[in-house]
Amino acid sequence: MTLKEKIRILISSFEILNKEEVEIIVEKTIVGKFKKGTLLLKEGQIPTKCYMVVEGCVREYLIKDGEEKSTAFFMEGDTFTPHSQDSKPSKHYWECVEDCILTISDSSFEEKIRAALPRLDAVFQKIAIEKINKAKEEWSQFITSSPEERYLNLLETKPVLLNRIPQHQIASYLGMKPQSLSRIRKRLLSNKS
Amino acid sequence: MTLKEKIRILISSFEILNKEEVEIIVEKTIVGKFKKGTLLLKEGQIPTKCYMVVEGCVREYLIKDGEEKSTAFFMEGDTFTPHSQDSKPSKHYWECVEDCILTISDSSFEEKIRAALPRLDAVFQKIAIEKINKAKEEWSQFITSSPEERYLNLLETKPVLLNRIPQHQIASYLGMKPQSLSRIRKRLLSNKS
DNA sequence: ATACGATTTTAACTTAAGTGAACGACAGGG
DNA sequence: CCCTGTCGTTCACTTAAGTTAAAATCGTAT
Repeated sequence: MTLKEKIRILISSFEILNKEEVEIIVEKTIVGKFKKGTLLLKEGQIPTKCYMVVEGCVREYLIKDGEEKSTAFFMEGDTFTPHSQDSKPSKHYWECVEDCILTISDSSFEEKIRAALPRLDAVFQKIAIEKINKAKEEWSQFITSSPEERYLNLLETKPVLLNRIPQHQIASYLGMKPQSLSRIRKRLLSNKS
Repeated sequence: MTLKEKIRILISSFEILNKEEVEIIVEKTIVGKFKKGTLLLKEGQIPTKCYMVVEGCVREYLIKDGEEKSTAFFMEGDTFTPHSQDSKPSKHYWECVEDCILTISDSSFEEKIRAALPRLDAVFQKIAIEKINKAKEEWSQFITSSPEERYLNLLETKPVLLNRIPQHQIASYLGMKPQSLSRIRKRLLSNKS
């Protein structure tokens, strides 16, 4: 499958644009390729670009108590945008944990698209609402679970993460120490039999 | 201060509408008064209305393992909307934990406003982005903290909650048992001296 | 004022995660 | 090829939260 076909499928999956509208975006889309380990954004920088993952995986993290704490993982089809619309320096890092192909958008790109596709804001709004709902869902899940339950939930909802991401990054994403995750995995394995 | 003045101030605080636009909304706004204990939404119901708190406080919670788990508190100026745009039954309850005055919006109200104020979607978008950013911030905070740190953080960021909401609801909001919250408070008091 | 239920606190005990350290496996660079 | 640093696991020990139960406190309605 060509890159353009992949992007077409991912943008279509937003399920709000018709074929012609999808094509407008696909044709103008700017694509970037990044090596594993690339930092797209560092703490203190002012983020201006929005991305969508076409291939690969991007980890979002911050440094607290001298340790990296992973706060999100973005994979094929996921979009991620600056957190502060008013150009505040970021508290987060964005790191490619695999070789990545990403679409890149900034305000001048947005303007170009908007000229041909006035409905663009409706698209953003739909994505935003979905993100809010997903965040709400994850929050409810997280707050009502023990570390062990959170691991089991991840196993159910995003099993692919566990095969692509190092354990210690998963551990911090689940709000626990790597040793605890290792212990939980061991406990679950022995109880399963 | 009259009700209308309060609403004008709250809507102005979104900082995106000019005076005339604010007035369009204020004039058409529907207000509801609800007694403490009123359930605006029950689990399984399909939510259709959006609210903004003018006075009072609304608690969002869900039932898990037979217990109420608070997932959010909405206070003066906060807006809250259905989580699923596609009319799925709600997993959450909305309960007035105080006597409340709320503005009420539904799709027919939105249409009426939109006719006079085409920029309405931009307002929604700004609110949505702010909600996403706040959620992200809270997520980062929550995931990297122990229960005790979460309590201390709440004390810093939303001290007013602690004076208006019963401890056991705060406890579930912080992802712990009421006994643990009580213990933490005691520990902090004795260590402070 | 009293009685009741709900809320908060306290306590003893259990369980699970944090801590610090050590070990083996592994990968990449010299 | 070995050296080195990272990663995952394991262990012993500490710490804090969960559990269960009971007592104390508070508010409200009768």
